[in-house]
Amino acid sequence: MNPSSRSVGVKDVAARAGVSLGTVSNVLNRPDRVSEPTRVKVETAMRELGFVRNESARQLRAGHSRVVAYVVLDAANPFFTDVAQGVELSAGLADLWLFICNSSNNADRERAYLDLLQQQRVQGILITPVDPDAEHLRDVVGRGTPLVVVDRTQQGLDLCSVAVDDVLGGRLAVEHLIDRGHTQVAFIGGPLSIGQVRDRWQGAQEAWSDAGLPAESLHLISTAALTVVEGRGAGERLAGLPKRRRPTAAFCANDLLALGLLQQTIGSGRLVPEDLAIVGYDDIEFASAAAVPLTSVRQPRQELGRTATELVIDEATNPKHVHTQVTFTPELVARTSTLG
Amino acid sequence: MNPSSRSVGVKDVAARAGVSLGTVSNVLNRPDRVSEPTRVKVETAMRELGFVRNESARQLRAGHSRVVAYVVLDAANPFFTDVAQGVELSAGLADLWLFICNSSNNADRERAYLDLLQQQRVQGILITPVDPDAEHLRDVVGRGTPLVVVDRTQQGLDLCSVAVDDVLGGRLAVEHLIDRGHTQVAFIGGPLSIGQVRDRWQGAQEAWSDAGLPAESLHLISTAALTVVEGRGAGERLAGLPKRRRPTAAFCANDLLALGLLQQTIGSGRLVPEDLAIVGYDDIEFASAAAVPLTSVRQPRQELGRTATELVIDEATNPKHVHTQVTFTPELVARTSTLG
DNA sequence: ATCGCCAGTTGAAACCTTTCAAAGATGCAA
DNA sequence: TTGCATCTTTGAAAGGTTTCAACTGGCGAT
Repeated sequence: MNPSSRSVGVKDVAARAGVSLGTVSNVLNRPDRVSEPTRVKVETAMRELGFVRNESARQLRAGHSRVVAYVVLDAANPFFTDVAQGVELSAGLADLWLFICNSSNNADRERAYLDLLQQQRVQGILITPVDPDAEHLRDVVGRGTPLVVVDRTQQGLDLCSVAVDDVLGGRLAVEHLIDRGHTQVAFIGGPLSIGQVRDRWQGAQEAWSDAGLPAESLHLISTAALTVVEGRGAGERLAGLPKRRRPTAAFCANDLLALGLLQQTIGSGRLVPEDLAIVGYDDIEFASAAAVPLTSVRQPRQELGRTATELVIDEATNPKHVHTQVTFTPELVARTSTLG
Repeated sequence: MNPSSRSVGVKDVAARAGVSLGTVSNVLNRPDRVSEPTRVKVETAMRELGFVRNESARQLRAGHSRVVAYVVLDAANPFFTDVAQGVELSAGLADLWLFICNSSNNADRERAYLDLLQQQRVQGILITPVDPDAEHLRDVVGRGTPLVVVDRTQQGLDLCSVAVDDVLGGRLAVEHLIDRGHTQVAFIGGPLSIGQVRDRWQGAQEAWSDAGLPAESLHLISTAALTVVEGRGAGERLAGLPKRRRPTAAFCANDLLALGLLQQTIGSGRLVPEDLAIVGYDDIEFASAAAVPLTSVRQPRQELGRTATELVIDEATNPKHVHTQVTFTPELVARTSTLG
């Protein structure tokens, strides 16, 4: 094909095809303006030389990029990949391609990715940030790269964001448990420094006190992370409580915790939901596929991604763009783990 | 910061700092060659103007990029995100950043991403391709972008690849079941057009005939995809078999299938492993966290990513690079789902 | 004084593409 | 035959950075 030569450029293609440089560019960008025979000649030359358009040069001149990036907190969490799927979908409609970057919940990595993406002049950045109030998020927008915060509510109005009402989600979960007759409930989640956990806990408390139940019968079991392993640990702690104070139901701040709790509970010979009812959060695919299908609070994940993309595109292309905060409503999906 | 101005370049920074353009570039690329006071002046100017280096221009001139890309088959499959973690790790050591692209098992999308990445002149491409024999993979290398195939063995020697010995993996799984005394076993997986599935099935057959067992007591239950849902369906089909021909153990081509099968089996009141022993493949995190912890064939996922990255970097930087095919050895992790 | 050396600094050239005004070709009507 | 309109092609300029050979000024050695 093109074994040793350093690099094939439009110039080479033009020479080979016996046309001018501008014509090659026209074939690339406005093929309709080029006569059929010329176009064929040029395309043949490209194929023969193994020409690959240099995107850096293109972008430098044309000024705009064809990619959006989504910086996720944890690529291994199915929740984020589902959101990403929504992003891909609507990015595709606008002829944009998606790059996924993984900050691994690390502020330094997040920052480095943001720098790189700004330097690449991507069309826009979607991000689920480690800390939604961090200064550098605002800097990005200030320097001209559109940015939308995903899955975190924004305090200020100076940034676009899409999120789900986590307080309401917490409410739904606990109201459901109250409806099922539970009067001793555990909230399992943490650390509380995570915004989502805080909000879901708050919603749980609100539902509890609205029902006139005593605050001390809603137990906070705090975990170090939102993982399966931590869920199992929480199960052990629950089992260790004296019987009369032991909750008959648990609301977990996400599905990974709930799955761990479920496993520990079944594994130690107790029954779900007879001995312990469980509600998760996120409704990831593994929730319905669990040994006991999990009741969970569903977030419109794809929609989240879709909307975030639309916002970022608007910010990139619409000069009259105004920063918008969109909040979606979660929905309780009741399954065996609370219904018996 | 930098509200209306079109775009801040090195030139603006130079003017503001009262130095030449070349000095600004030196601050950016060889800070040691610049005197302390000058450096500070320039850095201050950058901050004040909100300067963001234009990566397109940088790359155009410098000729090389700072990113590698990993094109995965399915971003929602934990297996791939685990591999990606390995990639991130060793890419970081070489000062490279990772972009993850999702082909969604779609050949057209895969192609489009490959084109885009070549045009971007990324340092290298890792890919788990839809079809490892596709012509366009070789084209990429022919045109000068290093590329490594991940998790598929390569026939030809004209491409780098890292993979795990899937025939051996299939062997290990079935030998384990034979050791546990099973004489009626089902292989669940499909479609067989997927290389991995074919290899695992082959390994299973080899182990079976090596043990002198009759071919007809190793049942092939073929699925349309490697998903939880298909696993549940397979469970129903198993249950429908007449009792005397019904397998007492199942080897699933991946963990998602195994989890679905596990769920269906437990859900219909049968016991694992007493009524049905189950072996999965991949050993994703959810395998050990399942209601009945799953025996599974573990692949060195992180190592896969790590090695692939090293190969792609070698191909990018070492002029004497020779294409290498690395094969790892899988390992059986026995858990409750076969041990009781 | 002069020389040579060195650290620090300079600015033009190069990287490869796209854009656009202008030139060239073609066809048709007058 | 000329003029005009339409369609195609041309080539120079521009875009922001890095590189590199050349330059500057200061300093110690001669």
